[in-house]
Parts: sequence; C-alpha cells; structure tokens
Amino acid sequence: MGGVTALAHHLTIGQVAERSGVPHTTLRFYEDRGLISAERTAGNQRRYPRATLRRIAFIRSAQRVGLSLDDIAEALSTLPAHSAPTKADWTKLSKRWRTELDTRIDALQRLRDSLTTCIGCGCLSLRACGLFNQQDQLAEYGPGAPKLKAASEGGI
Amino acid sequence: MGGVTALAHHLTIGQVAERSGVPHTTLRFYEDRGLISAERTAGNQRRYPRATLRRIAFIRSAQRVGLSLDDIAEALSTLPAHSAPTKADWTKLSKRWRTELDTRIDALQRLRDSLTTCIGCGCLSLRACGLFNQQDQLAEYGPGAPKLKAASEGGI
DNA sequence: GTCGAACTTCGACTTAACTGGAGGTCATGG
DNA sequence: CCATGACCTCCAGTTAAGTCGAAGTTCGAC
Repeated sequence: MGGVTALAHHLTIGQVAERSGVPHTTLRFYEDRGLISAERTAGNQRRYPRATLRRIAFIRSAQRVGLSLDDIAEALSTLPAHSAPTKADWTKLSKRWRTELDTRIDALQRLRDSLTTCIGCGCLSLRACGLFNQQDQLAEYGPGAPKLKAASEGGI
Repeated sequence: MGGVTALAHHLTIGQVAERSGVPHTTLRFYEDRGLISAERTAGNQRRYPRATLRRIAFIRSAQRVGLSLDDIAEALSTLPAHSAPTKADWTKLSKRWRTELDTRIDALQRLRDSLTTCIGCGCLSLRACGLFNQQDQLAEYGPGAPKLKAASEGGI
C-alpha cells in the first residue's frame, strides 16, 4: 500500500502500468518481445526510465492503426532504449515509416471513398474502383494473421 | 481436371478461390463466421452467386485497413447475401462506416504527422501532441486482442 | 524485524484469423 | 462405369497478442 517512492526517474512496473494504462502483464510481454526494457534492482525488480512511457505511447498508437508488434519493434530498435530519443532518432524513425503510413492512409481513404464514390459513379460492382484494383496489387499483403511469410521488401 | 463448367452465374468454391485469391479453406471459414454464404447442389457442394466476389473484395479491403471480421460481418449483414447490392444498400453501409473510417484515418494521420510535427515543434516528449491526447480519448478502442473489457480512460 | 503490497518467473489459457490433414463424397471425361 | 480431381465435414494446430494464476521473493513503512 504505502507511498511507493523509488528514485524519482526510475519507475516501478506498477507505476508504469498505472501511468500508461497498459497492464503490467503486458509490459512484461512487451519486454519479451523486445519492445521495451528495464534495469534491475539488486533484488531483481524492474526499474524503468521515464523515456519508457514515451515508448509505450508510441507502441500503442502504432498498434491502434494496425501495425504489428514486430513492425513496431523493428522501428523502435532505432531509438535508444533508455534515454529520451533525440531529434535525429525521430527523424530516422520518421523516414522509415512515412511511406508505410501513407500507404495505409491511402487504403483507408480508398475504402471510405469507395463506399460513396462507387455509388456516385454508378459502378456498383466496384470493379472499376480503387477498392478492387488495389486488391490485386497489394495482393498477399492482405489480412493479418499467421505466417505472413515472404512479407516482401522487409522495410516497413 | 477438365473444364469445370457450372451454371454460368454459380461459381464453385474453387472458382471463387481462384478469382478472389482467397484460399478455399478461408472461404469456408468466412462462411462459418457468417461473412458469406452459398447455395448447395443436390450433392451438397457450395455454389456461389457472383455477388460473392464483390463481398469478398470488400471483406479483404476492410481487413487490410484493420477492421475485424466481426465488424465486417456486422456491416455486411445489411447487404443482401445473394444478389448484387443496390444503391440503397451501399448507402446504408456507407453511413455506418463513415465515422469509423474517418476516425481511423485520423489516427493514422496523427501518428504519421507526430513523427514530423513533434520534431518540428520541439516537444520531443510528444506530450502535447495528438499522439498522446488521442490515446486517452480513444482509450479502450486500442489494441486488438482478447477481452477488450473495461480498459477505462487510464490516461497515458 | 515483520507484514502486506508489490514484485518475480513460468507455464497454461484465450481470442482472432487462419491453415492443414484425415477420411469420405461428388462430378465428369474417357 | 470408373478413375481422378474437386468437393465435403470435422478437428487439430499455428501465430499474434495478450491474460491469468500459482508459488515464491523483495520492498519499505511501521
């Protein structure tokens, strides 16, 4: 119960869980997957630097828009694990993701617009619309569960 | 092997699989989940109306942008299962999804822009940026695996 | 120095979305 | 009429992302 104090800039897992809204079980899971990391006390307990909160916010944001933890882990690997990222760090990350995010935004807009445009243009079959055409080109990039083997040119 | 003929506007599962690019196993799976349906021959084999191809294209598009099969199933339940959807059908579907899709597009753009904007404005902590703020509001809307229960406004 | 909350590991379970195999049935060109 | 390939059902396995519980350890306020 009492006041958990802990060295000002080192947060316990419970504190991080509370502040980030991410369950502590999930934080350990993220650690397993290499998304975050922590120092340990003499007694083997985790202590997180504040920068971790930022990392977690980023992870959740990226997840919300449909990116996998593997993709996110790869991107995050370019950021320093324990200190606050520098401008250069962000720029690097930004470059890698820009295209990927643009593609996804495009797909979403396409879907949304198809719902209207296809009606407007009378091509109810969708056949001439972006919806269909994208389908073919992005082909196996499709849905998201198992294997996802090849995955193409790696870069996210 | 030979020419699989079948009544012109009724496709076999193999034909649908080939034309849609979706494995036949997955087509049966989709049927279980109520996403598509088929008539049966006297011998109990599936025969799909052509409109099914459109449904499948829609399903895959929606999945690609991160919607769950449950969400998609719900939306599709407003469309006629066997005939081509009418303009009114599409309009109904469109209305239901518009907001949802807009929200997702927004989140994506926010993430993308955060990668640049946060650098530009110097708030490397992201704390003042959309990334963080959205987090709270969309809260439980978040990641996608099990339960998804209360989740609360945790606040990152 | 002790007591309870918070922490530790580890392994089993869950959900979503498939994927694959076994074992049997249907359809059709020769 | 029969071989072969496409189809059928059922069920078990996989991957991703968690989630839960047991059993034991550490922390820190009293």
